[in-house]
Amino acid sequence: MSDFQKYKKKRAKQDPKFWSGYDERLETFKLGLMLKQARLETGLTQEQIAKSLKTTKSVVSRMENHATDIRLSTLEKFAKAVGRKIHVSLS
Amino acid sequence: MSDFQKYKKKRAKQDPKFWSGYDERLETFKLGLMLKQARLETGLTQEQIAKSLKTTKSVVSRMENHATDIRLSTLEKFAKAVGRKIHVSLS
DNA sequence: TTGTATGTTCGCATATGTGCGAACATTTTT
DNA sequence: AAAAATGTTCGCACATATGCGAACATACAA
Repeated sequence: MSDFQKYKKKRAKQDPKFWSGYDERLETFKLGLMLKQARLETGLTQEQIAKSLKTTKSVVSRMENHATDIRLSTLEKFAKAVGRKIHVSLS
Repeated sequence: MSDFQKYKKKRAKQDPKFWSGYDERLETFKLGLMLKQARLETGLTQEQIAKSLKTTKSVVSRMENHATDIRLSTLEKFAKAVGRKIHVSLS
C-alpha cells in the first residue's frame, strides 16, 4: 500500500469529507508527499532536515503535511536539504 | 536576439552590477521570463491577463519582472490565465 | 508630433506564509 | 511496559508576497 493510499485511508477516517472533490487540496497534498518521499529516500529524519535548514522539525512537518500554499524559495530550501533541485515548468 | 539577451543588455546599461553572479536572481528572472513567454504565445496583453485573474496589470507586470519569490498559488493562477498548468518536480 | 495602447515602477494596506517553542501523538527501541 | 526517538499540531510574532491605484515610460498608430 502506497504512502498516498495510507494517508487517504487514515485521513478519511478522521474527516470523511476530506476527499470530496477538492482538486487543489489534492494537488498541495501531493506536493507535500513528494517532499516527504524525497526526504525518506535520503534516510534523514525531519529533525536532521530541520537542522540543515537551520529551522525546527515542526516547520518541516508542516511542509510535508499542511502546506496549503508555499513559496518557491521554501521549496528550494527543502530541495537543497535533500540534495535535489526544483524544476518548474508550464504545460 | 532572444528576450533573455535583450533584457540582459538593457538591464546591464542601467545597473552594471546586476549580473555580477547572483544565481538566485537569475533563476527568478528566468521564471518571470517563462511566464512572459507563455503570455506572448497566447497573444494576450498584460491587461487581458489581469482581467482574467481579476487583478490589475501592475500585478502581472511584477510577476513577469520583479517577482523575487513567488507563491505556488500565484504561479497556478497565472498558468490558468494562459491556459496552461504548472508542473513542479525534484531532480 | 500627438494620441493611444501597453508595460513598468512606486508606496501602501492587507493577506498569508514562515519561524519558533511547547504540548501532544505516534512509532521504535530496549 | 517504559523510555526514547520521531512526527504532528497549535498559537503567536514576524517577514514578505500580493492587491491596488497613480504616475511614469515605452511602443505603436494616426
